[in-house]
Amino acid sequence: MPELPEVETTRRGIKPHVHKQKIKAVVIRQPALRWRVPTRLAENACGQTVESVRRRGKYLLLGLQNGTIIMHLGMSGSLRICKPSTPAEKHDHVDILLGNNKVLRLRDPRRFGAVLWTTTDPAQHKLLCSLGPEPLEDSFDAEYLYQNSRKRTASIKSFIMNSHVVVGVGNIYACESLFRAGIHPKRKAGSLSMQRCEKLVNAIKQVLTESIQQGGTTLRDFSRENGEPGYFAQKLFVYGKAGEACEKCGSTIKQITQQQRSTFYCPKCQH
DNA sequence: AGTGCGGCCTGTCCGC
DNA sequence: TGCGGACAGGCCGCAC
Repeated sequence: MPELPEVETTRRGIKPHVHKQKIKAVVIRQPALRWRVPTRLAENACGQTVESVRRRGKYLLLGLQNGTIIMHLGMSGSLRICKPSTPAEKHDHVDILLGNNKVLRLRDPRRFGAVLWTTTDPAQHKLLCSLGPEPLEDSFDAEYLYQNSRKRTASIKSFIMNSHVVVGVGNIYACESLFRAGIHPKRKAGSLSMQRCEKLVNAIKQVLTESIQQGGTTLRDFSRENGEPGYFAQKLFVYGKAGEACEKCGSTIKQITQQQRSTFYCPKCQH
């Protein structure tokens, strides 16, 4: 579910409730997430204070004095701030009880998410050490995309969804960025001109920035830390719109499958 | 080295 | 109303 805007929305939402708070307890009801939630997480985190609430790609990082909690929301994960008295529901797998008497609660029906613990620099963690640049930072520019895509035969859509190339671009925002840049999703990554790389980089930055401003995209179950939805779904041009008329040219939006994922595009605007 | 799949899970929706 | 199958916002790990 959550792509970068949804994770960033979540980070901003939980930060005021979590930052500088002491962790009183960690309750693991269901440890079988994508990777088993380590038991030592609870032992190590208890009594520690949350010194930072950061994001790297789609990973959320809670920095404690003695280590870092690494969280990923997978396809269906969400974090809520609630009270200890709020009854845990079926898919509420992990609770972090805080000194302000609030609870940071992870819900994840599909359990593709993760909660991990590291005592060393999280940037060196196996899952984070080979990630590409943040799309909203200056290091992600046309020059970078152009140079790194040379001789790459994968489609441009799977290329920009590859977290080793650039982080945070998932299925929705890949489709939307390619539409805005006028690039066909099946085009070979290596065939883009410098000019079109620039268009695509700008489109990615624009789409992600606008979505963060709208609180992310809620299609079915994404919700913010307070249970509110995000509103970027209203600004989608192609995602989920197969059979509808393109807002720019009136052609019928098409749906195809790439890498076992749905791709939506306008056959006239994108080439 | 790069590419493309299988698989991890549950919930929902659609056609029969 | 029930059932099977397709599909869903991610991404590692493995073959080739």
